[in-house]
This record gives sequence, C-alpha cells and structure tokens, in this order.
Amino acid sequence: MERYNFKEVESKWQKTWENNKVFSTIIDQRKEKFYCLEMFPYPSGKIHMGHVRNYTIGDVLSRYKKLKGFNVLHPMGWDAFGMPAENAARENKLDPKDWTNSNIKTMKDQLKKLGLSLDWDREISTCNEDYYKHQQTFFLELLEKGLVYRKENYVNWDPIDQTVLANEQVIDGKGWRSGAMVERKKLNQWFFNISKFSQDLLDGLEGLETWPNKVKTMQKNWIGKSFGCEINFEIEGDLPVENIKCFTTRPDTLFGFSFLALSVDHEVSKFYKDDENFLKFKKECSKTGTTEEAIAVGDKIGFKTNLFAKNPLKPDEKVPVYFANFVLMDYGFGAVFGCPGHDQRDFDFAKKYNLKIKTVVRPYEENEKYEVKSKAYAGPGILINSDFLNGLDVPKISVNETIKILEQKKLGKKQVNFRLKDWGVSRQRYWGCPIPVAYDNSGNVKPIPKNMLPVKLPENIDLSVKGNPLDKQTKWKEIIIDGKKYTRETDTLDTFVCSSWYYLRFCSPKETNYGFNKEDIDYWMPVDQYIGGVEHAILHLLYSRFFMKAINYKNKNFTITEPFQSLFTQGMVCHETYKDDNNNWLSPDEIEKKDNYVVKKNDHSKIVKVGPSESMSKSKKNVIDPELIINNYGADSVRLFILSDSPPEKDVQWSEQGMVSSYKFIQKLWKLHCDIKKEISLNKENIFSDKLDKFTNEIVSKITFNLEKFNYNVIVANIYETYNFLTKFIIESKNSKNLKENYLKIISCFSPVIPHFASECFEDLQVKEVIKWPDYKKELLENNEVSFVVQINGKKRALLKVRKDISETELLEIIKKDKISSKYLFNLKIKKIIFVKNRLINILTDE
RNA sequence: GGGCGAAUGGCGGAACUGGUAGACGCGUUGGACUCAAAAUCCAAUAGUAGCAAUACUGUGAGAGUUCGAUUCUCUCUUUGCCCA
Repeated sequence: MERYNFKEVESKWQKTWENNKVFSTIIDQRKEKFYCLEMFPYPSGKIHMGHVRNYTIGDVLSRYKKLKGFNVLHPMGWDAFGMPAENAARENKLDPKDWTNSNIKTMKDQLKKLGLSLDWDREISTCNEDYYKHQQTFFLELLEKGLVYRKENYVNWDPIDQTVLANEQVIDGKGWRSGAMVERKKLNQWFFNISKFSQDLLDGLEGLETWPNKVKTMQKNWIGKSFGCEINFEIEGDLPVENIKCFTTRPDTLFGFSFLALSVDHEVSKFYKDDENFLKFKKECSKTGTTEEAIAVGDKIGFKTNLFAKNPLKPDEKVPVYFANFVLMDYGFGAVFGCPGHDQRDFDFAKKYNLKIKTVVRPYEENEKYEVKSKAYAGPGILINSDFLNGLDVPKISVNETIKILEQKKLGKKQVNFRLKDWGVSRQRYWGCPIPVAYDNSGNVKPIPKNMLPVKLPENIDLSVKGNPLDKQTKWKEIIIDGKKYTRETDTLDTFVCSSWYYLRFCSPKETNYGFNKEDIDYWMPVDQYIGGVEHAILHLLYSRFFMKAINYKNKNFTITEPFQSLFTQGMVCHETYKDDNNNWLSPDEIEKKDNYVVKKNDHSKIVKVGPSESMSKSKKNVIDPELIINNYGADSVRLFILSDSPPEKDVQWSEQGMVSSYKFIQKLWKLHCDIKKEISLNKENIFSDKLDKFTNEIVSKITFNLEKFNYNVIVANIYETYNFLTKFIIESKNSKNLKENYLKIISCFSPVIPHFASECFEDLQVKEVIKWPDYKKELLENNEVSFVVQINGKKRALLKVRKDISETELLEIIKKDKISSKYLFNLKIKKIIFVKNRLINILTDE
C-alpha cells in the first residue's frame, strides 16, 4: 500500500476537472436546473476560514445535486469595488485596479485549491467595465421609471473616510470602518426609491418558505410597518402658521398631550432662518447622529417657538411648540406630539423643559389614581383621565377607537407608516461604479445617453487628495452631449448596488447588449439555494429583493419578483483568543500548550491568558490561514473538518486537534480502500453478504436524508460510521460477491464532501467516474427482525429481537418466557398494555 | 426595554412524527507494538453504588399534558443574536 499523497492526488483531479471543463454549464432544457449560489467575496487579499466554510457548504450541495442529475449552475465572482482597495492603493501608491486584480488572482488560486466545483467560465468582477456598464444602464432605466431621484439630505458623514455612510454603516454613532464619530451633513444625494416597495417587500417574505425565520423577522422589523394616525393640529401664535400635521402610532394618548415637537428642517423653521439662537441650536442638533439609536441614547434638546398647539380633542387646552433634535424630517411629517407620561423620549424632554406630565394609561394592576413618576409607562393597560376615551383597553382597542373618533370628527385619518427609508446610493469615492449622469450650467440633471456608456473610471489618478478624487478630475468631468457642454456627476454608486444583481449576470456573463438576456434568466432564475453569512440578513438581501422588483416594475418581459428561492445562513468560524500579560493579542502560532498552561512559544516563562472563542478576526489575531492548512493537510481534510464539528448554521470552533484527526482519517480511509481493493481483486469464490447490502442501503438513505436537510455535520459522522463498519466487515467477512458494487455506492456518497479522494478511489478501481447518486430501497431498510423495546411501567426493561410485524399476543407470550422481562412481571396484574408495532411495548401493572 | 433563538457527558455535538438519550468525533484512561518515544492498533469512557450481574439518578430549574417528554404547554434562570 502506498501512503495517500493528497498533494499529488488533489492537484491531479483539480487539473482534470479544469481541463475537461467538468463544471462548465450550458442551458439544457431536458434537464432540471439547480442554481446554487454562495455570496461572492470581496477580494481583500486572501481567503479566510469563513470563505472556506461558506464555499464548502455550497460545494457539497452542488456536487450532490449534480450527481442527482440536475443541471447545476455554480458560479463565482468578485465584489470588487469598495473602499479598502482605495485605501490600500493610497497607502501603497498603486492603482486600486491593480491591487484588486492581484488579490483576485491570489484568491482564485486559493479557491481552486479547495477543489470547488465552480464554473470559472462565468467568473465576473464588478469593477470591470463589462459589468458596471450594465449597472449604469439599470440606473438610467430606474431613473426613467421614476425609481431614482436626487435630493438634498442629511447624511452620516464620516470625517476620516470623507464619505457618506448608510445608517447601517454607523455603529454606536461611529463609522463602521474608520471608527470616527459620525457627523450630520447636508449633501445632494441620489436615492433609490426602495420605500415605494415597502409593502411588496413585506408581502414577498410570505412566499419565501425556506428562508430562515430569523432573517424574515429581521427584514420585517427593518421594513417596520406600523399603523397610526395623521393628526392635524390647529396652531395659535404670532407666526402665520395655521396647522401642523403629525403622524403618531399612539393617538389614544392624546389626552396626555403636553408639547408638539418639530424637526429643525420643518417648514416652520423658515421663520427662524435669521434667528441666531435658532441657528446655534440647529448646529447643536447636527452633532447627534441620524440613526434611531443615536437619537434614543443622545441628549434631548429643544428650542421653544412662540407657537401653541391646540389639543384636537380638548380645544381649550394649548401646549407649547418646540423644535427638538429627536424629530427627523423624513419620519412622519417631521412633527410629533409629545406625551411624556407614556413615551420615555418625551418624558426626558418634558423633565428637561418643565412640561406637564399627564398620566392617561394605567397598568391593569393599578387603580384610577395611578400616576407616572420616575419614568414613562409605555406598556398595556386601561385609559384613564381621557374623558370619553376612559376605560378603553390599551393599546389595541384604544388606538383603533381613537382613530375612528378622530376620523368622524375630521380631525385626523388612519395611516400606515413604514420605517424603511429610501436607499441613498451616492458615495464620494473613486473606486466604485460611476453614476451615469451629468449636469448643465444651471445644475439640471442630464442622463448620459445609453450609447455613450460605459462611463469609465479615469485611470492612473492621484488618490492622495482629500475628499472625492473624481471631483478633482477636471478633464474627465467635462462631457459634450449633443454638442452641449455638461459636467459629470462625480459620485459613485454604493457597492451594495453591484451585489444587488450579480446573480442575474452569472446567468448571462458574456452578454454584451444588456446585463442579462431573457432566455438565460428564464432557464436559470431564481437562485435555488443561496448561501452566505447572516450578517447580510438585512441590507444585501433586501437590496437584492428590491432590485428584482425595480427591474420588474413596468416591464412585461421580466417576471421574477424574488431572486432567492431558498436561503441558508451559515455560522461563523471561531477560535480561542490569546493575550500576553500586557493585554496584547497573540496569534495561535505565537503560543504553545504545556501541560495545563498556555505559554508564549519563545518564552515559556510567560503565561498566556486564554480568552473565549470568538469569530476569527485580524484585530484579535485569532485567525488561521486556510492556505497554510490546505498545504499541510489537503483540501479534502479541510473540507471534512470544517463540516464536522457543528451544524452548518451554527458557529464552529476551529481546533487544530480536530483538523489533524480529519487528516489522519483520510489516511486511514485510504488504507481501508487498499484493503478493499485487494479483496475485490482476489476474485475468489465467494458469497453474497446480506449484511453489507443492508448497511449500504441504510447509510445511503441516511446520507441522502442528511444532505437534503443540511445536516452536514451528521454526514461526516455517517462517513466515520461507514469506515468503522467496513473495517470490521473486511476483517470478519473478507470478500463477498457484492463488495465492489456496495463500495462504489459508498464512495459516491462520500464524493460531495471529499471529492478528490472519491475520484481517486474510482480511478484506482478502474471505474470511470462518479456518475450518479446511488438509490436506496425503502423495503430493505426494514428488517425481518426488529428490536422490540419492552417497557414495564414506563421503564425500559429489555430489548427483544423478534420477528417483524409480530402481534401483541405473540409478543406477550415471548415476554412471559423471557427471563429478564418476566422477572418484573412476577406476581403482578397487568392493567393495561400499550403496543407500538415493530417498536415498543409498555406493560402497566397494578403495583 | 422589545423580538427571535439556544441550553444534552470533560468538550463539539447525535436522536425519525412524543417511543432504546448520549450516534460520530475530540479529550482522558488502560493495554498491544517498541530498547524508548512518536505514529499506529485494541479496549473503556454520563453520574452514583457494586467484584459483578444489576439497580437508581440523569437532557438548565420548576410545574403540566401523556402509558411514555431532550421533543408538546406554562413559569423561571442563564446565554446568544437582532432591534432599540
């Protein structure tokens, strides 16, 4: 027997697959298609363990579906635009394009070493002109359909990265990449009208049955549909303002009304545009971020106007009107009514400005005299101190009832509100897809004619300038359309736009006229299985869903409304963290385990503090380089290990020991293979093994079941189980007539997980290739003899091997004769018997 | 504060529709091989009692439904994620 040389074997098969274009796919109407897609990576430099896990999961599925006879589309590409390239290029004085392409080359080689069944002929890269050209066309189409617009808006401004951030890119009031405190700044921005599809996006979730509920809930919350009421408040005061409209979800607390708060951008603010104090206040407000969280956590400040608002249900009551920093212009109407008793934010504000705090809701367990004291009460209960609304149940009945009354009195009307805001797509960055518009002298928008696309990014430019580098390209900015001079837009598109339609491009990667063609889309779409990290649960997945609906809008040729039929979100790869006594992070190769201690590798006197296992990240240094691991142990071993220890949807712990044992297992498996091959080749007179047939049938059924259910960790256990069985079988039974046939089935089942190894086994046995997934016979799964559980008074007392389909009476006879079981029944009266056919009998006695 | 999920040996985790809890792996222990070590192989491994056969306890805690609950229902504890 030769030692299994994974390096030779794996590179041989990778070459074979590549040369024979085994994974290239073309439309074949005779076959059912299966589109398996994993989230494409950002080419940051090298692949990490997260990629290994994600792509291994996808590969197991793709290979399985291929063996099942599907026409499998399994493509890969690069989410290649983005800030890191620009930052890296600036630091190292190179071109972002070169940096990106060299990373792509490295990572592509690494992915190939994993033996993934990818169709590299369909490779795409979002930073290539032949990709973003079509994206620009989509942009113009959406512009024509009225789904793109420009408006001046406050944005989250990252002062370090000098760019606008989406709300989701602001974490704890800081930029997600730079960590700088985010400021509010007003800029002209391009927006996708995603909120137009709020209801559609919500409804569409219903049809996505195989998406994780968690993701659907997150999207639902993000879209944030709420029922409420639009109320028109009458205004008095020394300004020409008669009415102010508010949106509220709690009209039932109207009797607790004690102030009206406006956004500093509310139209009333025009009367204060020369008021120095107001301008000062407005500036102060801009320091609060625009996220809901920043507003909730931040100090509540206000600016009193000379206006008063009348309570529509109690017209003799007048309350002051304030500008307040916690009211945003793009929520409701930029005005909210304040009820301090039952909203914490209003409560904080009222305390600060000495406003009345009225109690209008009592918790069920309190009486009418209940009063809100140290904090607002926002829970359910009964309305009190509310005149004709008293006694209503809060919130369900009270809200609807109040809306009804307000509608009857023509003081307000029922309204649905969504939390989802339009998607700001402008980025003041170089390394992105240029927005294909220009402006005339007066600033009017001129879309670039489609025949002038793509708007290419200028090359070899100076990135060391502050602000937006494209803005400094005076030559590039000039453009002549129809003989007239225009200035180009210098912002580029958010990279989430690129990833919102790449799955369409994979269907028609070479199409030059448009982003895709109908024939390809009709055959391949939707994606049957999408696999990626749960961190994209909201943004990427929501934007992609929006994009489908936007393309579909006013377009009879395009019928798809949801891009991803099924979604699977895999867990992260974790590793222990290490720190030295100065609290510096240490990487796993800087430490050593000695007896019960962990010490520094080069200095055993230094004890290392072992921290909890956390997801691998460069900042904590707890990363393991996949390339190193693949070189040391081989792709099949890595694939086996990354699947083995945890269910794919949960986090997995990286363990060197586990990795080594997977590696050793492959070696043992090869030894077993050689033994089996020897037995087969002996070709002596032999007998048929029922036992082997039965086992194979059972394990094929188990592995098939577990593949369908994504129980990939259990498949690894099944593989070990098979090994244990076959090892014993070869020793005990030696050869049997059906050994080869069964063994080939088994290897076929192994092949999605350890494809190189399986191919090698097939070749070694002079069998051409794995061609199909083995069937199993249901009838063989059932034995002629079953193990019957005998329970006496609910306790398991014996396990009897009896004939299948045995009757209750027959079984009872056997039990009475059985030494162990009968012992428990001695002298006892049988009261009742529960009999589950072929499985279990429970005998209840008088005790 | 709200929403969703999770909790099973020393560890990661199995368990079909309510029907033998702990598959499989890691670790640990003992043994074989070896001058020795590594590697490899074999065996044991939930806890308690017992030489053993065996018995009792046991799936975060407490209750409930059931002949029977890791699985279903309720309350609580801890924890994770998302939102605030």
